[in-house]
Amino acid sequence: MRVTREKAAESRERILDTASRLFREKGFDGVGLDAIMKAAGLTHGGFYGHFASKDDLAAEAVTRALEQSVEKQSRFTDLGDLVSDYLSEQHHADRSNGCALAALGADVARKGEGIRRGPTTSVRMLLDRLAYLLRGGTAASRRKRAIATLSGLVGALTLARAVDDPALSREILAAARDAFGKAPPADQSGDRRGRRTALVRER
Amino acid sequence: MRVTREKAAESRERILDTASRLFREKGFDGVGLDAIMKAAGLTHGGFYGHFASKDDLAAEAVTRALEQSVEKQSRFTDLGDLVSDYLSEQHHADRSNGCALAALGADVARKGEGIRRGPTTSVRMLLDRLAYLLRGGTAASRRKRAIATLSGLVGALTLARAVDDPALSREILAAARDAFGKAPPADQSGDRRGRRTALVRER
DNA sequence: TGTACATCAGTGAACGCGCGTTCACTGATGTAC
DNA sequence: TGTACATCAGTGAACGCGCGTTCACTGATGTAC
Repeated sequence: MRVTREKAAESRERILDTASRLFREKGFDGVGLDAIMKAAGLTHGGFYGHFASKDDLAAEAVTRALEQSVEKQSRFTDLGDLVSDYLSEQHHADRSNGCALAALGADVARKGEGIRRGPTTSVRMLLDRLAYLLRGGTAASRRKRAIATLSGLVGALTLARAVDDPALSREILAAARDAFGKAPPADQSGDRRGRRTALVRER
Repeated sequence: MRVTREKAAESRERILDTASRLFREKGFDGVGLDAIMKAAGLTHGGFYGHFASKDDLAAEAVTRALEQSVEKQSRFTDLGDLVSDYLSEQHHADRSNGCALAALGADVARKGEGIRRGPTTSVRMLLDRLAYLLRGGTAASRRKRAIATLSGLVGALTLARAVDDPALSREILAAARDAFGKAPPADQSGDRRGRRTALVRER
């Protein structure tokens, strides 16, 4: 039975959001279209009215997930807050609503072509945001430190999740929070503030 | 037709090595047992003579891949060499023979239980090795810097592979090489050597 | 505004294919004598 | 050392299931008059 154009648009959004969460939780090959459609409250025959293929959905879903990440990270005005949030126990435990780079980065790398478009844009925007928060030094220096920081965040979360021992996971998250969460001094003279010396600093 | 016990053991090794490469290239769900067995020069019916299930193979194959990584990293006597190698264009391009943490870390996180045993052990050994190469400072400091470094390596490779633009990939690898490849000074006084100031340093 | 028809979002069943797993079989290897 | 039998690594076909995709159909929505 036909529904309102508005309802149809809502269905599409619901499919996208559901897929974005399920893909992050189980990987692209770990969920079927029937599970996604059922979770979105629809029957799975209707899928192709909204998307051209599962790959198409995958591309749109990662893009969506990453746009939300960019938006979220852009609300932080302090590097330490951003890092603490990214490397929190909650983010560690909740893949479904977490960073798609950590959850699906390797999956994206495997699928060639179109699926990397969204991630590429989002990585650029995340780097811009981090460079903004990493005050001090030249633009080139901030850019480099932004890359090191984003790498550290994604890597630490990946490691913490891949590991069996909760204590080791916590240690990884804590050490990475410490290493990447401090705004580094932009000069060559070491630490002059009362706070602990930054771990990542100007070259 | 029955073969020598020795040949049978070789078959098992070949299946394991083949699987270890194919899984890293295509993910656990991206290759079938028939493809693995065919690539190992056998028919796929014989699989269950060697392994209990595909999950069992997956666990052994990641463990195998990571043991080889640990062995390789342990041959480096210089942090910069290790980092340059890990973040090389070649490693970026060759998932099949590369680090299983970057290629399969997220996949491992999805599968619960037994599959994380191997990765856990290997992460511990890699951290020990990195802590050894990160000379200076207390043991606790070296440990923390080792965690930050391993996170940075895995994350940078993941990002470089997830991104569409070759120039951005190269930039990520280069920046991370610069950030994580320098042995940091262990004291609080900044750089005293002729080389560039380290990006990762003592807290 | 009301009516008649065309459109099309969603349904539910079906399709074909690939995959993990099982199994009867083969014939060379291993072993007991 | 040689023979006879048991073992078992590997073969090839089959199984059942789930998945991506297709399709005829339904009936409410949208539109033309």
